[in-house]
Amino acid sequence: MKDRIKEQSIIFFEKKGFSETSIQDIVEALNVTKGTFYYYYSSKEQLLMEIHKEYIDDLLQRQQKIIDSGESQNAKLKGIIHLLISDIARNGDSGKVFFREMRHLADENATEIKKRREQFRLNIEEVIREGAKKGEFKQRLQPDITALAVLGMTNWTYQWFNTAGELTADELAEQYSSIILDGINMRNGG
Amino acid sequence: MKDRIKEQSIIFFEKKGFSETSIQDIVEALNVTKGTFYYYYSSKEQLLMEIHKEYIDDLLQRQQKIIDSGESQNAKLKGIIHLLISDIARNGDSGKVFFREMRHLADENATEIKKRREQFRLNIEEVIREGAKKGEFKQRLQPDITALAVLGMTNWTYQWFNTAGELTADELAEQYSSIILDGINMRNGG
Amino acid sequence: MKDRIKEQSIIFFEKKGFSETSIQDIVEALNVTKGTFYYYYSSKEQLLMEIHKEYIDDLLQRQQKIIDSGESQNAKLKGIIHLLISDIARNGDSGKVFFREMRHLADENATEIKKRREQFRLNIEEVIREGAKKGEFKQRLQPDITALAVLGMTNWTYQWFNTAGELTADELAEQYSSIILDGINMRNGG
Amino acid sequence: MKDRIKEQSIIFFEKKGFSETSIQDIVEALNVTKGTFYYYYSSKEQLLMEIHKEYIDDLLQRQQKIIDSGESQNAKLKGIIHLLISDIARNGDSGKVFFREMRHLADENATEIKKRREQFRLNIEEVIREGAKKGEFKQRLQPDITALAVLGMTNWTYQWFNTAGELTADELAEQYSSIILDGINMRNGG
DNA sequence: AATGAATGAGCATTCATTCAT
DNA sequence: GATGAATGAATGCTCATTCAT
Repeated sequence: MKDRIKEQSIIFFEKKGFSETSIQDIVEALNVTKGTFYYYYSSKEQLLMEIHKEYIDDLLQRQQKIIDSGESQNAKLKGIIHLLISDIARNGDSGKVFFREMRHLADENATEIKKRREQFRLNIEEVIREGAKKGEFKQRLQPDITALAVLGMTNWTYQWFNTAGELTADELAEQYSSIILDGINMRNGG
Repeated sequence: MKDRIKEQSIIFFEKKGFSETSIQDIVEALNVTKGTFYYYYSSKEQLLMEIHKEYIDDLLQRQQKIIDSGESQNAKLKGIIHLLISDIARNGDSGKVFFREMRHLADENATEIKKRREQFRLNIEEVIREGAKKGEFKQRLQPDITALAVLGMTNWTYQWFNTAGELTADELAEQYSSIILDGINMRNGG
Repeated sequence: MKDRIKEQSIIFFEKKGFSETSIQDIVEALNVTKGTFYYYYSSKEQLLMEIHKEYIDDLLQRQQKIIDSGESQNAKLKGIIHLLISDIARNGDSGKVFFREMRHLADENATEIKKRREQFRLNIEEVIREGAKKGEFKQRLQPDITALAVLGMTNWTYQWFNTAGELTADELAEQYSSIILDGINMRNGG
Repeated sequence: MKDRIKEQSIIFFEKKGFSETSIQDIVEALNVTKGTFYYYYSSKEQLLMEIHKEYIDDLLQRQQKIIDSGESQNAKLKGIIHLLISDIARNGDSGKVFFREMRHLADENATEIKKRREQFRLNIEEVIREGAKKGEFKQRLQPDITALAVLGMTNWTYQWFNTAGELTADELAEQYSSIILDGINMRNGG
């Protein structure tokens, strides 16, 4: 039941937004009563928090695997881009809730989630920094800025990407990696 | 007074979110009464709509100037990236409201704003398409995907960029343009 | 202008009801502003009062003519029935407002109007009483009850009578007079 | 509680009118909170609708019993007059609300209630029509007009009848029946 | 484990009225 | 005669949360 509530909530939060979704909406869709909700979650915010934690923890864990893989920094970066895009594609609703509704976490919770999001970002930064040191990436670009560029490009896909279209997540990840790594200029290898 | 209300609203919408900002919040900050608000705006949503229209119309107009400039497609793309970033930097709050709160527009209004946002995107796509045709950009990349990559990277800055930091909007635009155009790979001109 | 406001108000009051009609509705329909309304009327209630006074005074005056006519009580009663029905038919909206919205007059005003409505009723009662004394009407019936029966029957027409139908006000008054005077029983002259 | 709310509402609606009665008024009188009201009724209008339905359904049901009684049409008509008047006398407030506030039902609800009121009227019409056919009533009078005369006369009593006076509902019904059946003219049996 | 009744604070919106110009 | 800006109080309604059962 706890999971059913979470799943139903994610659907509503994605469709209508956190503030616009009432507990009533959620429990009605599950044919239970408000009391049931509060038996499993102490507040609406706690539910949101669990959704966030689940999402970011899963992401961090899979990112770590890539980082520990021992591949080239090029390959690692491609891997992370693929991870993010395929995740948005797969868990569409969770992802949208994750990117849109963090504002509704109370201070303490927000801080906790922010720390992990930060960690995810710093991990990307580290891959880039390492790549620059090893001569794979340009040394002229700032690693923090570059990491934010990668994150922006990929995270933004939650705004428009939908699995029903012709483009697969793999193809999109491929093109995005190409853009990030080699740019769009003709002179860089056509 | 109408403008004062709009300005104050933008500040609140950015800080607390549209749904979380009450008319009471707005009018209290201006030391007027709710009646005054409704004298100038027929609803909370109409106010949001005006904020959106103002923002996107201004952006579209300045984008058009760049497109009509007769420069190379490379330069045009750089110009648009610079436009977006400097705008977010300058009108920070408006931008955040614009990117976050469109969901709260009612159907008809949402459609109108979406059309103009779409137009902005299609204009970028056209610059890229033209660049590919003229041999400036790679022909292998899909213009629509590439346009979305550019938009994602730049729009995402509203999430983190703040003018108080060391980095100027110009520098950021410069680095982002470099990434988009030449990538981060060492082999593309270091 | 004062009269235009009154006319327009009557239309709205009839259509939407007094409480549901805002000053805004009225002045908008006349393309003037609220200030104008308050230049001519000191309050919404005062306007309602004027409508009521005009209606009942006109009715009382015409009733008096019938009473002073020197005809038989039979003829007088028929005349009053005809007066009421033809008036509702002619001034439809005013009549409906008169019958429905008296409740919205403040105490003092309500008392004044009630007194005149009472007068109208007592005048009918007097015609009936006189008719009974002169042997025209049955002495067994209470004049006050009978007067209320006449008033009920006729006033109720404001609920359903409309001039667009086939029935004319004259025909209706004729049938109602017949019912009141001779009843519907076959044995009373078929 | 649901019934307590309804009862209290009827009292207020009668005294102040539907529009002039606020939910606040009702719940304050019951020493509960607004939330409680909305726990039992989804809107103010729904409450009004329930009051209307209860009233007309009860009336229709009792009317049907009279119609099915197998008595003379004369007796049936007298029965219906008695039914209406005694009902207004007994459920005074409900009746007043029923006659005054139908306007505040939304379209769909209004239509439903109108249909039932219409049915009540048509049933009276049918009694009269049948009476005319059987030679009890005059054939010269239109049954629909006559039915409206009966309804007007009786319904109007909600405007003035009060149980505290000397006149009982039975006596009033008796006199009204006499007027309708035999008229007030001396020549019809004094 | 779940329900159902109740709360209380808050919200968008409406509206009659005032008043300086 | 008429306007336009502003008020302030009220209104219907929503909703997260509590709690006895």
